[in-house]
Amino acid sequence: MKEALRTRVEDALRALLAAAGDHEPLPDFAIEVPRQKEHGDFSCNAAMLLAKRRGRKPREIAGELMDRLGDAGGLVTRAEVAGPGFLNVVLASTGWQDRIHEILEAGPRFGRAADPAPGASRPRVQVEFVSANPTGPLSTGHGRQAVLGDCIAKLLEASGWDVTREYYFNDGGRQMRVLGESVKARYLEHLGRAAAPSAEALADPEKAWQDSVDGLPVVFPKDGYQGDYIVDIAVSLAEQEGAGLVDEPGDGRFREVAQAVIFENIEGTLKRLGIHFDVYFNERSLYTDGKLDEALADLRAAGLVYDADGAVWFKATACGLDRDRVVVKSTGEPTYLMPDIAYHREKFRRGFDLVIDIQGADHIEQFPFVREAAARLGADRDRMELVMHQFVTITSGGERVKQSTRKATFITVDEVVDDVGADVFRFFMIERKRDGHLDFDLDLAKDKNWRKNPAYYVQYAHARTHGIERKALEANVAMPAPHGFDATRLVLEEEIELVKKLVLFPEIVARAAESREPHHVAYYLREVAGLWNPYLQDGERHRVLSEDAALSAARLGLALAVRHVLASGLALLGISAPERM
RNA sequence: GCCCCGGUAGCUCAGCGGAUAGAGCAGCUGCCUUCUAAGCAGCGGGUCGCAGGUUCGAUUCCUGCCCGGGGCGCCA
Repeated sequence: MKEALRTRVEDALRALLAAAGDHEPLPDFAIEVPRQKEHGDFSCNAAMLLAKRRGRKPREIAGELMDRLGDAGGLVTRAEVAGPGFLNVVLASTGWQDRIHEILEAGPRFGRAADPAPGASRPRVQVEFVSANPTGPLSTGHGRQAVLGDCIAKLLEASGWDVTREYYFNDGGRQMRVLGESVKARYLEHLGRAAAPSAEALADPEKAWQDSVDGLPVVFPKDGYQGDYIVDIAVSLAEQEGAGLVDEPGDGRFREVAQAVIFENIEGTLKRLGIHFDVYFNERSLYTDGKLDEALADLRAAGLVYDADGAVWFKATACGLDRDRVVVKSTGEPTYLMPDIAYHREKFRRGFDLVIDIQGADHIEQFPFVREAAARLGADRDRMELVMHQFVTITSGGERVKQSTRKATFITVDEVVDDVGADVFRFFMIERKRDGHLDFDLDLAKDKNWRKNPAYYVQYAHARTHGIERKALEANVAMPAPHGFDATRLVLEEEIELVKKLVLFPEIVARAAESREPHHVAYYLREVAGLWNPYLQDGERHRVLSEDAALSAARLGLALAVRHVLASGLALLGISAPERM
């Protein structure tokens, strides 16, 4: 409809310009839904863009445009020149009412891209997210990234992409060694062979560490992982194996067991959130299959690395970046950067048309180095995209909780999901735009009083469409087929408003997908629910089920359209759409 | 010092270069008690951090500054 109007406006503009002997291209004008409904259904700014070029007043041009547009082939019932030179247009109300049939016909597919033509394949995109190393349970910060990445993946799927969700992790290296040592220390403490460091020491390892307490050695590493889950793993090891592991090094069995237990925990958490990864990519495979050495050799052959201070450096300054970076330490061990470069090159070798990395704000500085190096190895710079998100700050009892992977003040996704459920968790995490800090009020989230919760508000709006259907069945009224009712019976202003809002859904989805900003969908759903719930509330004015069978059918059609949009939107956010609550 | 992200109503936040900047919550006033419920109408509340610039038009784009958060390692 918008497109049809645009075509008409373009024709009118061309005629207008031609009459003035102007054959320059048309300006890049907009046809948009005005903020205020007094300004009509659509508003066009073309006249203002042409004012200077034509040397005429914008309102004058808008007037001529209005005359030339006429009724745009029956589309327009009223038009007016307004403000500085807008052309505002009101469509025939049947233009809106008829759209309900389209929505019902598309059903759950409304708002999603059409299937590719037979024989054509979908473009392939890889979305890499979470990618937490198995050193502990997922934090709420990880949780935000998990939900964000999954929603972006769903939006891309809805936009016609073939999506691979990928999790990149490293279960080797220093982090994991420290993890093993931490578990071992707790194991020895449990067996009475070592002492735990004091709370004071744990709070400030540099200043308050003691080598022994009460005659027992403190073996807990100074930068060790302090969470209770470490103790749990150590205790269960002690229960299973007794003192048999006393001489086992920390990066032996302790590390293996800790990693297995923690990874299982992470996968369980993701599963609770409804998130499934297609590929878990282990960084170590890049070493074993030679991809890392190959990438390094190719960088060297391209003259992009050099040796200095016993280390190997990536010549990033030659790629326009501000400093060079070490890729192989003087110990001979690569930094995290080198495998990351090899990994990103592999992504393209695996045939993805687009590669998206979702990263927290603390990692964004690294991306340009990875991208430049991978690009020099044949990856396509323009098809490597970074989607950044800010942190989650947790507020509890009016105070901000400082989160640290190693400290005990750590709040996990599981804890929050235990209290609020996956649906509410996802809604809270996706509701706000990703480049701002997300202030997660734990008290509010934990509050069992669900009255004010936007997730429930939207879900309930959906459930009510089923409630009405149940009522209709009781009254032996069948739900209408997509074209099986007269939509022109929907004449009330609030009904037309609702249809107008529903019709916007495909645009919202497209915009959210393109900008990688799922929060637009969440806001939109709140708006739909914010029209639908009050509509149902006012049963005096517009009861769906009434004596007037034709009117009831039309309103049931509206209810179905609302249902499709809410269900589809909730699905894009990975939130359930219950039939009753 | 350099880089990234924010700064919009009391609070949490939306806002696609457009017109009189919005929502939810909180507050106040009146109604409603439901096709299961979170409802409706209204009121109050704003130098869109500050200053320039571009533009017919800037909360939106650009520059500088202020405030807040984060990052600047041969950690990941």
